[in-house]
Formats: sequence, structure tokens, C-alpha cells
Amino acid sequence: MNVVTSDGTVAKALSVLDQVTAMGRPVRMRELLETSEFPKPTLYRLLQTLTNQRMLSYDKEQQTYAPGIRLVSLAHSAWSQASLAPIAAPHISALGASLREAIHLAQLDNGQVVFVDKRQASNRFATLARTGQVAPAYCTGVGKAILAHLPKEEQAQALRQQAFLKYTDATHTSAETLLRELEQIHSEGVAFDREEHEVGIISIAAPILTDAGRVVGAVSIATATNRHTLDGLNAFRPALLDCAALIGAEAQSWQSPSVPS
Amino acid sequence: MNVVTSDGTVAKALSVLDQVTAMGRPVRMRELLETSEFPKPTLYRLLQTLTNQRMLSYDKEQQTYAPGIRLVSLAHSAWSQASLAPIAAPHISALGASLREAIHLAQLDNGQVVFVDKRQASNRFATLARTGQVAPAYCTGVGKAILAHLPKEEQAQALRQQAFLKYTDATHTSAETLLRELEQIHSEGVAFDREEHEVGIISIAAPILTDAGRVVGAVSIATATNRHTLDGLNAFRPALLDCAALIGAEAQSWQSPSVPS
DNA sequence: CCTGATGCTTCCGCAATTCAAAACCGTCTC
DNA sequence: GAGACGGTTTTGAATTGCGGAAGCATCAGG
Repeated sequence: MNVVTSDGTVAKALSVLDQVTAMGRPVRMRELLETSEFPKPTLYRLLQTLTNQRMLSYDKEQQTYAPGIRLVSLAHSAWSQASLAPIAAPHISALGASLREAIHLAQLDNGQVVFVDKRQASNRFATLARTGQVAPAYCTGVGKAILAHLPKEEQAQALRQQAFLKYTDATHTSAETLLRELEQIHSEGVAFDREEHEVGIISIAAPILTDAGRVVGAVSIATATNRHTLDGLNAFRPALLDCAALIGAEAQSWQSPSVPS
Repeated sequence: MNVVTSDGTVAKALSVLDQVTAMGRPVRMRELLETSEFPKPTLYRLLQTLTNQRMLSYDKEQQTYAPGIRLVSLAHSAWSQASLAPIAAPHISALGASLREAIHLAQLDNGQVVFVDKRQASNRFATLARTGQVAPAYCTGVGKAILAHLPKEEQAQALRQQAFLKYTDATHTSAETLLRELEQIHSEGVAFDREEHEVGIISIAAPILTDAGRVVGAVSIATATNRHTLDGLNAFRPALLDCAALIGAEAQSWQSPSVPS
């Protein structure tokens, strides 16, 4: 069992891909070079390869690289196979319809929370736009709900991956205080986001557990402080837990994260 | 300038990734091995690498591989940067609202059409394109609209990539007949899908052209034969062309496909 | 024009990765 | 217990990837 030995060329290529996508706009090689750990010709070759593979698209005029459309089609398969979204869809739709608030469905990936589906109460157009977005686990309702129900080993691993940046006054800034809350969440069965990620945004989240007791994701009801108080969110608790239970029952077995030490 | 020399390990890894996603369900190594061009240990190593990189997820119980959630988050960047969707969103929403039919927004990738956004008017035909889905170019409205407006060189390249499988009685089965229709589409400005991909489904599509005259995608209005006739679709032509023009105007410059010979 | 600066691209010898045959191991079946 | 089947590991050979250094464009300002 090899350990931290990041495997080969593929890893390097993907790291470059990550870097490009993270920029959030078309970038020139120069800009990447500043951040990159790779020397110029290597970076160049990797960009070439990724472009050939259509994972990146290259604008000849501007000499810029941007994520390629191939990723969109790859993600479709991933979304419809590897995510809870297809299974959960009817349930979160029902939940979203019964109470007029935003519903989020999220899963954990590499210590981060990935939103795999959303239901927006007000405008039903913005839904897909935000699917796939990532957020830190330690300061979101869904993130904490998942973390709290992770097996010890994996939880420790995940906690080590948290950055503990202070987004707001309420953000946890250390593993210790977070861990204390996680224990409480574990016993209570729901997690709250108390404006920890964004001021004015609160949520109540419940973990999605399989029969075997494994967490596979979380659902949350998110709202704004000018619409509800934290205490007010408690009213949603039964419906939320119900929804999470229904999804969990259908998500029979699920792939394990399989993260090596 | 090396030509068909598919570049290295990254290409191989991605080809395996493609193969897994194409299966549409979790697969065991054995199944992949049957189709794969790689010998067993090589395939094994590539799967390992992809799993380590979280591009695939591995179910220890079932010993199966499935697309990883990392793809979903990667795609978010791709979708919001490399696709027309963000720019086109308001326009296709408007179009979808004014007439109650399904709107599709698509782009070309490697000879295939990738649906980057859609608006469903009624829920009746949920089987239609989901975001990220791919379809052949030669037998869809959007596909033909794009092909018809491609520069000669790229068009020839794209035609070579078509499989010309006969999905229905109306499907083109050769480049010759398709090319003839493409010429007509080019002069007319819109393309029709005459149940070429699926029986009972028709559409009218318009290319999205930049100021420079480059085609960057297509919009279509799709419906069922029991709701409209092909002639009936003509009524939508002005609105569709209008929408396409608006999107094209905003899509200033766009990355070129950059596919080597 | 030249000249220097910047940033992309190519060369090329060295070395590290990748490759795949063969052997090995763990299960499941008869 | 023997045999078949899939998955995993080993290992030497060699293909590939690597990256320093040098080569080009392009664009300033002199």
C-alpha cells in the first residue's frame, strides 16, 4: 500500500486541470506558471496534453486556457451515477414544494462539500447553475452533518483537510471547537449553520444514512435571517428528518470514499 | 508536430475514465477488461490512479468502479466558464416562457453535441436531454445547425467523426445525403430534426453565430409529433432566430475547438 | 531599423515511470 | 480438495516524461 506517493503524470495533469478551473476565467500560461509547482516546459506539455484531450480548451487568439466542454459531459455521467441526486430528486422536490425554502443536497469529496442538487423555492431557473459547487465542510450545515456521522478514522482524516478560514464571526477556527459541536450534532441528529459561512444565511441540515449506518450525504433547508430565526428552523426538523430518512432508505449501498492515508 | 500519436499516460487514463462513464453503471474490472485495449495489469494500475485521484470511486464491497464526485465539481467550473449557458440563460428562459415548449442549448465537442442547458416547459417528456448529455450531431437539430455553419476544414473533420447509425427511418446514413442537407440548412438559417434521432420527437434549431461569423453552438425548440407538425414549427422560427442572435451578440469571442488532424 | 524584454515553443540527453508477462493470492464452485 | 476465476503484486526492460537551456516570435521604446 503506497502512501503519499502521488501517482505519476496523471496526478500532475489533473493538478494543472484543477488549477485552471480554480482560476474561474481563461488564463494564460504565464499566470499558471507563477502558482505552478512545475517548470515551464513541463507545464507547457501538460497543458498541451489536456488540450488535446479536450479537458481544456485553448483560445488561439488570446492564448488562454479554459475548462473544456468534455468535462460537462463527463460530469453528466458522474452526476447521474455517482451522486445521490437521481435517487433523492423526488424527495427533495416534495420537501421543497411543501415548504417554500431552498433545499440543498450535498456529498463529501476530499474534505469538501459538493452540492449535487438544489431546489430553489422562488425562481426555479437558478437550480442547475449552482449544482457542482463546492464549499468547506466545517462551516456549512450539510458539511457538519456529514462530518458528525463519519467513522472516527475518516472523520479525523476529514478534519485534517479543513482550512478553518474565518468567513464570519461565527465560523469555527479550530478542530477542537468543531469537534465539540460535531459530537452534539451526532447525538441530536441535525446540524445548524449559524451564519458560519455567509452572514445572513442560516440552515438546518440532516445527514443521509444508509441502513448500515453509513453517511452518504446530507440535505439542508437554507434560508435568510430576515425570513427565519435559527429557532424558527426547528419547525422544519420533522419534515427534514423524514426526507433524509426516505433518501437513506433508497440509497442501499454506497461507494466508500477510498482515500488512502 | 506529432500527429495521431495519442499522448501518453494521461490519454490512456482518460480513455479508461470514458469507458467507465460510458457503462452507465458501476462496473467491475473484468467487464472493462473485455472491451479494453489495455492488458490487465495496466488497466488495473490506471483504475488505481483514477481512484486515488477521485475521478473514480471504488465500491469495496462490490468491487466496482463508478464515476467520482470530483467530476461533478470540475464540471461546475467548466459549465460556468466554457459553456454558453451563463450567457444564454436569460434568453432561453425568455424564449421558453413565451412559448411553452422545450428549449435546448448545445455545443459541439469532438463531433458530438453536448447539451449545456435546457428549459422544459411541461414535465410530460422528462426523457429529453438533461444537461451534460451528449448526442450525435448528424441526427439532431442542434447538431446539424452547428455542422452546417462550421468552416469547411472543421466540417469535414466533424463529418468523419459521425457514426451514421440508423436510429429511425429518417436518420441520415451517409455523409453525402447529410452534406446536401447541411448546404440547405446553411442557406436557410435553421435546421429541422425530422424524427431522425427518436421517433415522435421533432425540433427546429438555429445556430449561434458570433459577430465574426463563427458558430459557437445552437438553440433548438423541441416538441413531440402529437403536439406539433414540422410545418407548425415554422411558426417559432422568428422567435428562435431572434434568441440565437441575441446570444451570439453577447458571445463575443469564443475558444476554437483546436482539434489536431 | 536595432535592441532588449517578455513569454511561448522546441531540443535533447538523462532518468524516472510506465509497461505487461508472469507469478501470486483469495474466493467461490463443484 | 481440485480447479477456475478475478484481482493483486512483482520485476526487468524501455518507453516516456522531464526540465535545463536554447530558440523563436512579438512588442516596446530608443
